Amino acid sequence: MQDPPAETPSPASPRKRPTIRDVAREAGVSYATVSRVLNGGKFVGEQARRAVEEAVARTGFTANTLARSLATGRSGSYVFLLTEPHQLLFDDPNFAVLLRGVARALSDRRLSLVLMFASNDVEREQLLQYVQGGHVDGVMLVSSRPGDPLLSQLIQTGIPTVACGRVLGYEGVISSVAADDFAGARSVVEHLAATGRRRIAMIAGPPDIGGAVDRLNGYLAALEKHGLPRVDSRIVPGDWSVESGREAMRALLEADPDIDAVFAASDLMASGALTALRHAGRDVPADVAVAGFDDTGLAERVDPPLTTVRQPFDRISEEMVRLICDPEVNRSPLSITVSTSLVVRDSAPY
Amino acid sequence: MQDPPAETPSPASPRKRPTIRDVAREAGVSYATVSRVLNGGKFVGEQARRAVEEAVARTGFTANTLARSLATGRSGSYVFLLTEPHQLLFDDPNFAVLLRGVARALSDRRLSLVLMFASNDVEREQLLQYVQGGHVDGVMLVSSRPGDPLLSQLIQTGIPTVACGRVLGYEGVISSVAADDFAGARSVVEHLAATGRRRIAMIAGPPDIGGAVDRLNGYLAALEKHGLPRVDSRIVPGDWSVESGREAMRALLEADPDIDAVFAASDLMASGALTALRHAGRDVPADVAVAGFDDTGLAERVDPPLTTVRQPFDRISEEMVRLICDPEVNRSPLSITVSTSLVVRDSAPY
DNA sequence: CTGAAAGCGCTTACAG
DNA sequence: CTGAAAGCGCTTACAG
Repeated sequence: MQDPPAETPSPASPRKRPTIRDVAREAGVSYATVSRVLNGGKFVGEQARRAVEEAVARTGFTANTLARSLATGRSGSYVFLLTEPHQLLFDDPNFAVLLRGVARALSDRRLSLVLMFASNDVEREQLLQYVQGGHVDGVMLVSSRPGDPLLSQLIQTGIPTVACGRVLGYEGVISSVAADDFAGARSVVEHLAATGRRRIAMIAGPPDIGGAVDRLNGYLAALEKHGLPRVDSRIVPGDWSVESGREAMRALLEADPDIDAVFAASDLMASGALTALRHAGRDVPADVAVAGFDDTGLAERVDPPLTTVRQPFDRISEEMVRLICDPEVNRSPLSITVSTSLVVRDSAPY
Repeated sequence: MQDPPAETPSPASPRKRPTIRDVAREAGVSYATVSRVLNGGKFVGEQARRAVEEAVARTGFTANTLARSLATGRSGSYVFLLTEPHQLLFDDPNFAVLLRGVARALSDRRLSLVLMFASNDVEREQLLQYVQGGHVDGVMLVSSRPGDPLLSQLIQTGIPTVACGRVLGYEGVISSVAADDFAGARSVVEHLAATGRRRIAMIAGPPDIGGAVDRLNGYLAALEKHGLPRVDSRIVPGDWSVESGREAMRALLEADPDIDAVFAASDLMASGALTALRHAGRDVPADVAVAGFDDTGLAERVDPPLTTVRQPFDRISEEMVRLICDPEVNRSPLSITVSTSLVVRDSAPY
């Protein structure tokens, strides 16, 4: 318990906010001039500019963004669209990290973020209406699957769109930014091989997600490079979740008790694998080395901490925002790949 | 890899979207009439209504929300404001669950959610500008602390505001909705006492958060009711995080190795406590029973699953939205408390 | 029930 | 450099 703050402010009386005309009157200029200084002050005399600036300060004027949007035709808002089942938002830190990064990148540009979910028909319809309503200037797609009907509908509206992660089958249609999944996966699997592991299994991601496919290919490339055989029973898909990682690990151990390493396509699945290994009485990393992908914070908190591939989420967010704000985007889709880095921890040490 | 979808739609030509005037022309009525049917169709003849509806369908018209907002003075957007350090958003599932609930409740009303962070001065200033810019109709505060300067600035703008959780010292000033923290905490601690635990410790939340204070008081009330002494060394505060729970548990065991139960004010802290207990070689629940608070999903996934107090996040979100949309809110702040329920699992069984 | 008109608060050619 | 005016796409009294 504690005392109330010294002076709890009371709500301001709902008196009308000053408009551009009030400022103009104060400054003794036309409101067109006020608008000009508001928009960069080009073509405005020094005196007038100063007068307006003072008037703005005096009146406490701040522009009504709605009116500005209507006049300019751009809203300054972008939607961050989640299409995964909600469950995942709560469990997968990647989304939160990405969301935070995008919010910051947008905010730096004085743009705003509208959060929307589209996991059923009603929500999809609402999103479309919203987009058509001219409320936003673009949409950022997170983990979309090629089968999603929303994708083509969105494209048809003509709204600028950028996806996080390559969308299979839409490579030339939707701009995207992604980590270098292939190279990242390859490097961590090479690390496993280089530290003496010979029977390296993989817990893959969903096969219809571009990033998952790339990580799988990176794994295969590393095996090949080190002359290790590809054994199909050592590859089991998961759905990114902890639970699926645990299940997959169980299946893996059953199919081939001799595996000495496992690469999971996400830290979440890797942490599930850790649990399964513990329950099976295998020591990590002595018996089985474990590596993940993402490095969002979870990786260093599990026991033992995970060797993993760090996705540069800051860069990814920044690039997504840069792309979506770029008028060119809608004319010719662009794909940006940012590089990852290997982070070695106890689950698969040197 | 898979084949591209049959017909990848190409972006629509950026031809101008139809306006209300286009529809009017199509329907052979004035655009005022179109507006009327758009807004409920009251005071409109049957024929005219039908003609407009057909014209709308034919032209594919969808109202420009910006223009509507400018005319009506309401934007239909609400900000969901996160003021906690970012770290927490990523780790604490409560935020994600709440965010999802609020997004849904807003979407049901065809309202939209703008996500903003305010953890430093720049972001705070931007938020204020945004609010002043008339861009939103209200703000929902999540886990605000009374010391936050933003609070009074926000109130001064006169914007409707509702907090999730009582804000200490602002009870009569900011509307809020919260779980019944006191009763929830009391019930779970009574459960511990009823199952024979006598030396019950508590890992409390931050003392400047209303909910944390209430949970502490609930704990104390339960002790008193069961004739158990209050022992100050058995109460250690955390900051909601897993890490703080682990630390607190360690400190608790050191101060009093005999404790046979611990109630943590959040599941996150309870899970940290679980780890500390395991490392200390204590069996849960045989040696020490553990209970948490929240029940967002984490609780049933840790080992052993946590006995906890379930917060009805759906109801909380729904009520927050209901409040924020209610024009009365700004006139007379309202506090809503929703009841919790006890969920018994293995960490503190019957 | 319906139309003509004013207005929401800005921006931006268009003339000076 | 600056003002008067038209326009962004709606809503909503105000007359009929």
